[in-house]
Amino acid sequence: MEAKRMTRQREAIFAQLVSRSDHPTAEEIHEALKPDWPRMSLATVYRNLGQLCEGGRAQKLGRGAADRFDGNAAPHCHLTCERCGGVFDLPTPPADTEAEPQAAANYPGKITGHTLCFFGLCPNCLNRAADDRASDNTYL
Amino acid sequence: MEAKRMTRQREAIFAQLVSRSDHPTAEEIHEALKPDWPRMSLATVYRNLGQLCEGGRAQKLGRGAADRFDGNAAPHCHLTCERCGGVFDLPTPPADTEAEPQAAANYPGKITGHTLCFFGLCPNCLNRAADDRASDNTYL
DNA sequence: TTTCTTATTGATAAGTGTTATCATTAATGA
DNA sequence: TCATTAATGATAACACTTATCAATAAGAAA
Repeated sequence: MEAKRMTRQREAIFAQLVSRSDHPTAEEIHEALKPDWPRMSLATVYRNLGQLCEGGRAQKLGRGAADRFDGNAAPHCHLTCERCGGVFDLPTPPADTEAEPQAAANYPGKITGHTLCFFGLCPNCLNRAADDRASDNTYL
Repeated sequence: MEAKRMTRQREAIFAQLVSRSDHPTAEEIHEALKPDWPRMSLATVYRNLGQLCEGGRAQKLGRGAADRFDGNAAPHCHLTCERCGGVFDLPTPPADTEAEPQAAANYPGKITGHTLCFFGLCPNCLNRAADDRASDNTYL
């Protein structure tokens, strides 16, 4: 790929995404653009959304692939490893009692709870990363 | 459905889920049980995981359905509405500077960031809920 | 224990969301 | 204007999850 090209479709998709505040799905954007773009493919919407996220002009909300399950039903914090994609328990940090009241302060909806979602490297991947650096011969 | 029945499969699935701390996917559990349960269907795993979550003996981690996108790439907080499933912006509460250090304290991995995920009712659904109560004739 | 009822299973089709393929189109630079 | 090739539209392929259905087996009753 040589250089990005600004296409009318890309503009339309980005404009649509920025113009609304409901964090639409690809399907919803595709549907919204149908009147003006009856021939736009859903694949084009996915492609451009992905590219906008890559370029830092948008962000994707939500998980990666398959659902994961936890035999411990009590609420506790998890770390999602950015390298292996695994999900791991974290020693629960003290409940942040200020987050909810602060978030609810000027919000006309109702907030019933929140979760802290951490991301980083799990112990295994952290060690592997160290190993990789140790055996890195790029500069030899 | 009259009453829950305790099947060997259900026991095995729950035991497997509790015995491990890597928050496996349905597929991973299915695979792990294959030696002892070569004929167990993947559908049975999904069914029982769902039932365990319903019964409060397990929890599902991750999103609901389709990916959602945000035209604002800056990190900010979101509320997921438990009624309509929509995702909405929240006025960003002050960064919780203690959460990460505290979580990282005794964790042998590396924590690079975290997100606050709120859930509750969006303004629309909150109003609808009030309307529903107003027109509730269950006790008339 | 045996019988009966029906929740649950295994097998698989169907459904949903996303990505890959590929011939055609059109955005950029020469 | 022309040549190059990124991007498109159409659709197949894919991954994950749920629904369908005949066969099985758990639990209650006889």
